[in-house]
Amino acid sequence: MENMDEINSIYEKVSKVISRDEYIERVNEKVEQMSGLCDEKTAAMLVAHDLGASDAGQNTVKIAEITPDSGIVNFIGKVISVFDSREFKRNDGTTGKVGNIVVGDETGTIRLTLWDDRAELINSGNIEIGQCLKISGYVKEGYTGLEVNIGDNNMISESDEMVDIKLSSTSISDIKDGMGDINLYGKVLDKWDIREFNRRDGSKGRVCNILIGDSSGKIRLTLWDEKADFAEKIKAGDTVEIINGYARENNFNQEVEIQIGSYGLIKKSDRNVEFRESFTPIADIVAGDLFSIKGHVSGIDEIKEFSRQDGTQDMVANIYVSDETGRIRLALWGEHANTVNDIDIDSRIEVIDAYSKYGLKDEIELNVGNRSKIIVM
DNA sequence: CCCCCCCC
Repeated sequence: MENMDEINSIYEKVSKVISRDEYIERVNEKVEQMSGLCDEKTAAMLVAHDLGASDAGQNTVKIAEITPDSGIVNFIGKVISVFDSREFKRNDGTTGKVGNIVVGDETGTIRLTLWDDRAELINSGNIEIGQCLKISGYVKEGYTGLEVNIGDNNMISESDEMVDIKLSSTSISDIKDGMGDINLYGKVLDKWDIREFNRRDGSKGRVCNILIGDSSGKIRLTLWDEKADFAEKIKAGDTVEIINGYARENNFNQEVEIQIGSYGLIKKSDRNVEFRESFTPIADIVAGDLFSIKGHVSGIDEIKEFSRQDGTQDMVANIYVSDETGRIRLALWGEHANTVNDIDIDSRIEVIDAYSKYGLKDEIELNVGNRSKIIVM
């Protein structure tokens, strides 16, 4: 080829998205298509243009400005996380490939969905965390928020221009059902065992819950499938960083929780997060919610074993706790019943996240179950 | 997409 230096410098703009051989092949095809009306250099520029190269850098937006109606957007983003790509079958029988990465700039983060050859970039290790990318793609509303789709006609390539990431940070108390793109630091307050379950399609899933708090409140995290394993790496008191979580009401008690699925990221952090438990005066407790109280033990019953209608056995012990505002009965279920062996009348006690409801004689009582915690001082 | 709120 003539003008090799020029063609090489044009190729540099798209070298991250196409191999050199394939590029030269496309340039030659373009020359043929144009029946000699354009030279190789022009063809090289046209091919680069088709790949989106000339669009990047023009009309560049910041991530926070991207809306569902943005159409094609050009922006620069720094890679925050890379997820494995996977193959799927199209209706026409061909095999497609799709993969996701999350990028951020100083205004926010967004998920990219890479298709086919672009998804292959993920597998071949061409995309690394911390790298800055020039991106041109089509905006769509996804399950967890906006996503930018990048197919063969769009572009993704290494950027000379760098951007800093300043993750927007959500306060736990501001989290509402349906929110996506949730980034925050939280202190681990409690965690539960990983559970296996069967999906409707017959496959097995795994799920784990972690309770986290920040200075504004606390919320339950739900980690799905391979993300559930993360729970083994952390303990109460650790700080976790969440990137790209999304909030959903769970469908058994309508509490909003943060879900971390295959598009989200959770990792340990060195950051210090303030959390203070908020205790409710016993007199202020109403039925139908979770409460934390602190006070002194003012009554202790014996442990009772019982059988449920379904044949399962369990145990329960009732105790009473008083503070300066009132006195309330607590039912300690399961393992919590053994707490009666560790307390005496007047023991100082804190009970975290007990469920209030009307019990014996229509009086409000607190149920201390496997989501609750008892601290004997 | 998964899970309690049960006893007397």
